[in-house]
Amino acid sequence: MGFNERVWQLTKRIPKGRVTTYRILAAKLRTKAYRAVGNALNKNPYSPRVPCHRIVRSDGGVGGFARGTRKKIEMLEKEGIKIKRNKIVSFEKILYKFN
DNA sequence: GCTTTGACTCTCG
DNA sequence: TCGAGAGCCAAAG
Repeated sequence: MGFNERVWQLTKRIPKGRVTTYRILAAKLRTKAYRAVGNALNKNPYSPRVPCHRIVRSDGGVGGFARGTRKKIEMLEKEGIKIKRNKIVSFEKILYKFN
């Protein structure tokens, strides 16, 4: 199993209405390649099956999205997550840390 | 096969 | 508050 697949595996575990960060994902993979995590999600081939929109920046910012940041925000809000000026509201409340 | 780029993050000033 | 620099890894050129 390659690096990318491990990223996608973890991403699939994020519950609806929650988010996690690139940093946490990388930590779970025992690596500091935060950028590589983003790179993997960017070209995620399992689009609907892997909720890549639930990954955000460590500072609570929305980050990027293959089909536009706007789209990402829409999807998140549809799950009950509120976003203000590209920032997650109550970020720490809904942050999923894989316990 | 080396260089650049990127949905990143941390530390300094 | 903000930007530059460094660190890290995978993919594309």
